[in-house]
Amino acid sequence: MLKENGRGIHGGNTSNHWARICDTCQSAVCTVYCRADSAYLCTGCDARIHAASPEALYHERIWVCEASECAPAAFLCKADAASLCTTCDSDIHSANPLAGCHHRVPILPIPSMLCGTHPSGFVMGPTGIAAKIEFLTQDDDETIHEEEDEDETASWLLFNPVKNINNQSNKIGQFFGGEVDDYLDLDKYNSCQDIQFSNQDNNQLQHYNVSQKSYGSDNVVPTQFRKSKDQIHNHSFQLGLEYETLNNGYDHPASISHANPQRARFQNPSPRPQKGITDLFSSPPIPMPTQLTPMDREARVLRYREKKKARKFEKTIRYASRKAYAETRPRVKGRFAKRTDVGAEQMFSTTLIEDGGYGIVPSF
DNA sequence: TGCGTGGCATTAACCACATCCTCGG
DNA sequence: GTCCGAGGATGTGGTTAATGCCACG
Repeated sequence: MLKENGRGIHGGNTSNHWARICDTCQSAVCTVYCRADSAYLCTGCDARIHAASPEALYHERIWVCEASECAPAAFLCKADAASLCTTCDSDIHSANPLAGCHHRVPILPIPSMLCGTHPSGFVMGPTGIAAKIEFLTQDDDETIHEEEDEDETASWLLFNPVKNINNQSNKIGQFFGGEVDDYLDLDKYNSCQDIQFSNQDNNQLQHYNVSQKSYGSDNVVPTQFRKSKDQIHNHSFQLGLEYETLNNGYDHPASISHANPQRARFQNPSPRPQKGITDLFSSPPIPMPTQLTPMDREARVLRYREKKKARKFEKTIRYASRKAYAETRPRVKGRFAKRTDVGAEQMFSTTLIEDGGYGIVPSF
């Protein structure tokens, strides 16, 4: 849990002043990017334009990054329940190893028939009733069987072609030109990042390096931030329909990836689709193995279980000295109290004597 | 089936202050 | 380019109120 002296990580203002405006109406915030039209569109314009002709109906559209709202989303972070562009994804998930363990899956273009469907999984039917649909991601099978370890392990091995036949992983295969699960291991996200950044311009690469460099100093660990329950944002669509994002309670992680805006202001991505993004969707299929030997499979199972065992969502202490101070600091009903308060000095000294774990950090 | 109630679980907010970081000189 | 001081931002943990969820009548 991230708290900033009660100031709030969003500063009480959830509006996104850098959100891209619809290229058509120039008024509403865009929600999708149409690759065929090379245009960012709000939901209303999207529905209007792509319902105009049968050809347009088949235009592939991509959700706009929920963090920057300026670039097409490339990945869905399941931990943060957010669709992110490559820039935001790298910013957020390269900040620290914990964030790097977030499970991200590529986001597919929105099928035309699912217009009005958000990556969170809700789709508006013609009746106006929201219905939950499955993510068109390669690990939806994992989602279904998440509670069962064996099934989850099996989902780790989605290479199983038989299994994939009956789920929508094959759609991923169409999208990425093959079975991609191996590359979605995302262990440290190296493979994907290598691909992306090898195709990105120097500026973006430089930006990425800065993020990497900043890690270990004073960057905030982007854990899962629960949105205040009354702040769960709804998207209103101008289709005469409404749909609600999945009320998972998670907020956009990118807005808080750097707690100190002065030190590390959010790098607003290029308003236009970056080269890396374009390449991600247009590059030739990544060659991937299609068969697993029993040994490979066993190795994958072992590796997966090791990773699962190693999962830790505990709070990360970055400054032991601050922890030591906090633990020895006098409190009143759990709150930090001034040392001049009644009994504070006594509490302070008593704690120091009894607690052998931390000593007083001398101040000079 | 819908509503109200109670119990339990979860989460955000609060506090002080040493430390960290940035920036200007 | 390096150093130094000033000033602002940050992080830290225990408690509690607020809120959500669930079962039950």
